[in-house]
Amino acid sequence: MFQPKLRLFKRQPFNFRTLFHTQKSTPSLLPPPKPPHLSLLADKCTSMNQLKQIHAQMIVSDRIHDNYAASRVVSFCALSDSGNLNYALKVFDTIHEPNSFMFNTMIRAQASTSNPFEAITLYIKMKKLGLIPGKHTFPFVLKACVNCYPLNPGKQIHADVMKFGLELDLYVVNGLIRCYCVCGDMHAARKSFEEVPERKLLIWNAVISGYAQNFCSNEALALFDQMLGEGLEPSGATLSSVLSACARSGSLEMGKQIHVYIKEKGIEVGLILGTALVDMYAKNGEISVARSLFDKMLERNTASWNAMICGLAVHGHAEEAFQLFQEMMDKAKIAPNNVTFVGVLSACCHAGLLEAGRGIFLSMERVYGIEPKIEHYGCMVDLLGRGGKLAEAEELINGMVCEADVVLLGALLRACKDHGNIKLAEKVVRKMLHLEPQNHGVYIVLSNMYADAGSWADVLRLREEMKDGGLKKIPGWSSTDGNKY
DNA sequence: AGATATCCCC
Repeated sequence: MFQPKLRLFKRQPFNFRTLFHTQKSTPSLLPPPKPPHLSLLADKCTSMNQLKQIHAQMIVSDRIHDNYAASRVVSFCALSDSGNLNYALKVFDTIHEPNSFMFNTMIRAQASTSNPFEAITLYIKMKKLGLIPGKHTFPFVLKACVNCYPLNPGKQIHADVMKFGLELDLYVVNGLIRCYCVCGDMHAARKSFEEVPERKLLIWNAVISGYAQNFCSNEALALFDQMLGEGLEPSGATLSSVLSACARSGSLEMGKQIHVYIKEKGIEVGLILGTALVDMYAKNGEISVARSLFDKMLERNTASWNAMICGLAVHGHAEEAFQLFQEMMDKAKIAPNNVTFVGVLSACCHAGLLEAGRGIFLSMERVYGIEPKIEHYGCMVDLLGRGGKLAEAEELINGMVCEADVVLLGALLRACKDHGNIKLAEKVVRKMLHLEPQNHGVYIVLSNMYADAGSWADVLRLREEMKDGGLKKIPGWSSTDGNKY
């Protein structure tokens, strides 16, 4: 006997026409229209609900064993905005012999999730099955490597790229460069860059942004110059990176020229480019230009507000920085992040607002749920130090979960100098030299403090010890307790 | 079936 359920289903398939607004069927005399190809329908889905119906049809009609049909389902679930990665994974697991197209799709989808290592696992599985990774595999595997930071399997993948002869593919090289940039290996990044025979904009952008993000402003600017020399037109992405390099290196003239270029070329100043411009002007002293550009921005995110607030802070405009901070939360409804608090706290430092700073520091965690990082402690130490509250500053450092760094200790040392606290300074210098044995600057500070106090014997002793190459004889120092503070 | 950018303590 036949299967009644299936017959029923066949006689009355679910209504594709209402789903996809295809033409109404011509009445009676003509043969009934063929149902559209299921795999093609999978591409036209707009929701998981629709896709599940198609998937069901595929299972019922046995087409799910056709790799092409299955891959359409996997593609939709894995990549579409209205898809569902877990569903894709389930379907993928049922496929007996997935082809490289499916692996590429899954790797691409997994690369941008919170679990990018899964993409690399899939890549390894793919190779084990004897499938050949190609130019649609590596860009996504490398993207996964970038997102896996600080874990960095990029070098191994690079070896595979060479093995499969894809080291000249633009998108693959782009991935390699980005991999090396995130882990700060600009030497390797540069090498990959130099080996590309025909450098398209994409490649320039990757390496310029890499230099900018690794604080190598001069290299970024030099490459930008070289790029223009070769007749390439920079994009908004290029200019954002270059402006960031201008901001950090104090290249106001170059920044202004870029601004003019943007206007002349009619390049759209959106969120990111706008923020980069504001930051560039703010860091280069043109705070009012920065402010008027900021006010004209149509869209602003946390980074935009941060750039403006931090800019006001370093220029000593604490009141305006606070106002903006309030406006950001109350009117714009943009959530502050840890960088915002660096800005607000440094506004307190530059204006000497001890009480306000204390309150903001406490509110960070209690009200906004942002755990203070070393930068915030740094601001507080600076603020307390300037106010002469050295004991409180030391107590704050001792209570930190993270290790004190030289920047933070440097702020404390300067406070010791300002308030003539030699005992604490000796302690701090010891710690700093433990972190940075060749930091000669701290000897000078301590020596000057001894001199200010008239302790000439100590000045001479210190001088002798500097010649010996170590501060072993500073009071309280012994080589065995160097690890302790 | 491909990617890229902005904000952070002395």
